[in-house]
Amino acid sequence: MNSHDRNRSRNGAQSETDCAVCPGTRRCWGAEPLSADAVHARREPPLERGARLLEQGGTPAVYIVATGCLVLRMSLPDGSQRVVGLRLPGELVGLESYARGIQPYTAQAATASAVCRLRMPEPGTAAGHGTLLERLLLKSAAQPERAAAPWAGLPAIERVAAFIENYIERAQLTAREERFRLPLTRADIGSYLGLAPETVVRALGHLSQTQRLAVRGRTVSLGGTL
Amino acid sequence: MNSHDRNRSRNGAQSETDCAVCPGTRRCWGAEPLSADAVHARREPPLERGARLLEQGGTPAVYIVATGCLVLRMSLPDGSQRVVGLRLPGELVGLESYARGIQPYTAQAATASAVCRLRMPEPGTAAGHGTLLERLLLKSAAQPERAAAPWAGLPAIERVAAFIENYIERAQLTAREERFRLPLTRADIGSYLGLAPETVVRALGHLSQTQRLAVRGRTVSLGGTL
DNA sequence: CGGCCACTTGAAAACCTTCAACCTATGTGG
DNA sequence: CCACATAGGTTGAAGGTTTTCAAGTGGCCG
Repeated sequence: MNSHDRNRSRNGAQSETDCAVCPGTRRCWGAEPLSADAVHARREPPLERGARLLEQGGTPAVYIVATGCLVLRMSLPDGSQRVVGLRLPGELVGLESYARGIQPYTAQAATASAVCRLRMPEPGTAAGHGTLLERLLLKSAAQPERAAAPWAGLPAIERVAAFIENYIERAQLTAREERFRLPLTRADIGSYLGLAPETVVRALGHLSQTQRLAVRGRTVSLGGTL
Repeated sequence: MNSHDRNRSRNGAQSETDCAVCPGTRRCWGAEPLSADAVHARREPPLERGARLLEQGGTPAVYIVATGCLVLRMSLPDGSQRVVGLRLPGELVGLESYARGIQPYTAQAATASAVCRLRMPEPGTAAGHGTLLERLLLKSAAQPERAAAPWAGLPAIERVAAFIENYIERAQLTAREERFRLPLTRADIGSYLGLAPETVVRALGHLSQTQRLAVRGRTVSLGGTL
């Protein structure tokens, strides 16, 4: 059970590493220290902006975001395409494929990003993987969008405000800043919220004027300051 | 490892039982047989229509629905209340509380229902609970509403159609029928979808006229027949 | 410079909500 | 048994929000 010689981590990008000894372990797994050998992951080559990590319909694979931001897009049966989620550092991508055997959405880097691929147990061979599964379950259950979008039906201004505020809140879990640069276009935000891009523009204008948010271009912060 | 004398299941409602020996194990855990001692649960006293199982803000507890249907409601910070989900047999209720330490929503029986309370490991003591955690993770990841509401922004008719079709699909996983009685009022459906109750009425009328669904009162089925 | 893309703004049209009235089924008390 | 009350459901018309369409701006890159 010596975890030392399992980690060939010095050459970095290609080998599988014990998350417990990764310098960024707190960002991914939180303050509660991870026991040795509980979770193994492999750092993938960095993703440039626009690079695709997952294709809808592709084979199962689960990643955790290390840096950057991924957009999740889904093609609906009627042919239209919608943004269905955003993943920030410490969040999981592709977990659904573990249950369904297929990727339900496409994941694309919204900004330059880095991810680690998790070594998942074959379904049915869970013994000995309790810690990994518990961590994943906790992350998964903590996601706010678990019980349907509570903002559906709210006025556009409230939806946009909730989206931006939630983005800032999540971003602040791994970054100490006040201002953030939105990785999405107004059209993408609209696609996610079910609004026309023009409506997003007008809502942001309104929120900015009423000092609820500070918005200039893609830079946003809470309150009126910026 | 004899699971026999752990099950005092003949007196039914009060004792903890190994899910592997429960007559309804397939309904809850699917066709893949559950190994002995992997998941334990306790059948709770039956819930009458309207009875509350969980209160928003309450202490953590995770249940699986055996029969009936639960509605999940959430009070938003602005004081309004919204329906945020529906749970049918085999689905989990309250899993979010395991991660957050608090119940984010109220769960109320929409029809007479029965649930089993799952024995959850204390967070951090995952060793030996791999199978339970894996099963929960799979269920949790399989939920369709995981990546935000794909119907937001669609016309009202499409939202209502998607809701009814999804309800029928889920209900057919544990019931062999064609027609189902909706456990929700039009106002509740509207609350879930972010629509006014009148709009739900008109959408259902339209779907019925165009033969996409058959609707009479609360009884619904796919196609034009009923 | 020209082209492209994201963003912005204005006006008309479409859609949904709101409000009000009415209907139907169910249950209760006289 | 009926009168009545209640809750859910349905319908019509007015009003408000959002979408759509159209045009124009500004930054970035070949």
